[in-house]
Amino acid sequence: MKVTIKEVAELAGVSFKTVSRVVNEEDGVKTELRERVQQAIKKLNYQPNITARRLRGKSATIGFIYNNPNSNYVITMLHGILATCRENRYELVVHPCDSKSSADETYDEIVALTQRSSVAGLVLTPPISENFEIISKLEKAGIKFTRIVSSSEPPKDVERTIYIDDRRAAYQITEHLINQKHRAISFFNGDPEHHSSEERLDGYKAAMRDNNIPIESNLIVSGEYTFESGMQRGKTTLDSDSRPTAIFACNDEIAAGTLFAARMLGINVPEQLSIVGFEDSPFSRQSWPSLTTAKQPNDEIAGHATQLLIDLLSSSSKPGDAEKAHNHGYLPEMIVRESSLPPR
Amino acid sequence: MKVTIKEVAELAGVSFKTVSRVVNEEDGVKTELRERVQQAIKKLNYQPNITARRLRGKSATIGFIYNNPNSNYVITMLHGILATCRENRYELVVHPCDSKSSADETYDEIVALTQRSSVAGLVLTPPISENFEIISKLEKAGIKFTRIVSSSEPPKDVERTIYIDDRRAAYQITEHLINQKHRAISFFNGDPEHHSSEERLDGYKAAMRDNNIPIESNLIVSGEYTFESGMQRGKTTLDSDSRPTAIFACNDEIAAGTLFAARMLGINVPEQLSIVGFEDSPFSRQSWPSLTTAKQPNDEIAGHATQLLIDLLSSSSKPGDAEKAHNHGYLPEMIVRESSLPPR
DNA sequence: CCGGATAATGACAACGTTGTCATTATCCGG
DNA sequence: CCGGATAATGACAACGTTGTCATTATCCGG
Repeated sequence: MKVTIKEVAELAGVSFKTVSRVVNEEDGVKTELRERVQQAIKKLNYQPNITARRLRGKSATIGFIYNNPNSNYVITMLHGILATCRENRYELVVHPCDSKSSADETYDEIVALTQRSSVAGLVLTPPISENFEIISKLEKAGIKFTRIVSSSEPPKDVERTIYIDDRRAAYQITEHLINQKHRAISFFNGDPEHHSSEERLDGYKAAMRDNNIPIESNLIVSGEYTFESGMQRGKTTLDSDSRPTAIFACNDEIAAGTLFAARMLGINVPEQLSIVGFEDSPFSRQSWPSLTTAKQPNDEIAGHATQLLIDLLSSSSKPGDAEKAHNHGYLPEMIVRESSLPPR
Repeated sequence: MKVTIKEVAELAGVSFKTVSRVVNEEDGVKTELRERVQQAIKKLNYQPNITARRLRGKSATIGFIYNNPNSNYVITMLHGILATCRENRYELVVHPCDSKSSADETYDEIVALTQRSSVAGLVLTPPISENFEIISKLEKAGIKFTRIVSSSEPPKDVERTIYIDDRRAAYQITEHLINQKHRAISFFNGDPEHHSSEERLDGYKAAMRDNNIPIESNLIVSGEYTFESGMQRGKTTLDSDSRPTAIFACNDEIAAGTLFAARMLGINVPEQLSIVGFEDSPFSRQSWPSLTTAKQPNDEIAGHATQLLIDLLSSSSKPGDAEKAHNHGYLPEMIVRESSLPPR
């Protein structure tokens, strides 16, 4: 049923160790034998058994831990990770954590996973990746990981961190609204435990400041990264004579909720109100009007984080090969669509 | 670092085989020894090594194969599967296939995966689960699986199949439109390789027939399960004096595209046109107007399919324990929202 | 063409577990 | 109390691979 290295060896007329050498691309195998083995591999459709390798200590399994309820975000990340795993012949174990869990609980869950499944390393995404308590405990426990975070500058552990410059992208989006002559621009924030909330808010503030626009305290409205939270804030913020002319929603979900609220109140978007989001989710493309937003290449970012982890894992066996970390920063790209227009 | 069975054996003063017996709850171990071993296990915090077990053929790993680009669908399924895996202490390997691949290519990929990762069984979702060629080849190859399909009645292999009665749900949705006095109801179909397309179409046709409404041939428009396909069909279908008063979109993505097209043409939904979808995706709740649709409890369905697989895998070792298969059918539930109103 | 060096190949143990069979301990009837 | 039956325990092989070391083939300088 299952083709093993020994059957390949027999067909090729060599010892199974030689087959192992060919499979692992070790050198010191004569061209003739190598070719014979490769043919046998092809003919029998041989696939190395990952389990046996794992038992020998060659764990090629990484874990993807997340506690983010945004399914579009997660699946895009997942696909980027899986693609890189496949290229490198790594296996992936997926583990969603409850977003309501405490840092301690989440940490324990992660440790249990790594032990049970002999996971060699982890890819961490926000907000877990930005939780200092969890990160430092993992570090102390000697668990390898790379992480994706929101940061406008390289973090201290940049060699294992991909950082996304939400701040600058948010600055650009805010400036786009300001250039359209908006002045009363409200900011609907995301979950406080996501670093991106703070970064995007900072970008918004900086753009307002640089353009000498005072920020009334009631313009900044805190909440969560959800449709419901956007809708609620939209209802209260927009149901007022002194309502803003534009709303910068911290992500597309919030923007969707805000848009919904505007419609409930009979406010036309974008004629009477501009709304911008962040994420380039499918909704932002499919809604009416389509949303001005910032595009994060999440699959690419996740793939990069995965590759980084794999490099890190293999360089720990043969050191000196560590990555330069020059290019771990990403800048989300503003995409102007139909939901933002100059105020009338 | 990692505690093995031998260390437990040494501490307990028994052979490692006895520890194995205790761990696996085999009988024929004296109470006294058993207790000593259990104490040693506790003291050392011993965890059986999944990899070694897997190598011995005790695979507790199942595979989730899909080639469906709908991320909301996939992640909901994934969560249902993962939850059941965790309850049963199974591991999950996730494998997305290219939706453009041929049946042969997909089959080869699946076989490669099962060999590489020593997967004990698979959970298959549409359209792979409905591809007769793939299914029968897997069967022939002795690969265990359960599948989720669209079918209005129990399929032949019901003992390993969860079936969703899309037909009946589509009948109900169509009837809802008919009860609202719609007569010119157009049907925007999904991908032909998804059985659900045909089933939902059949439900639509049956409802029309039972209400003595003739189906003009141009009312049924084929296409794909995508936003773009919905938008294109919307543009051509709606840009006509004799346009329908309602459109039954085969899923929410198509409905979203159709809604977009209607807006481009200045047609008000639901006042001038009713649009209904299928799936209860987040979009259907968040769009304006929100979409009348049919809710499929995909996480529950996926969890059920997973449990079924696990039962199947364990009953194959001790037979006679097979499941009765009485309750493998699901009926999507119609949810009436704002996008459907009687025509003016 | 010989012999030492090096390159190529192979034999075997090991990873941590479970299955098979052998060995030892215990039981029980006469 | 003996001996055969059965229960309890253990020794060892095996899963499919990689690492270590030994063996064999090839090369190359004199």
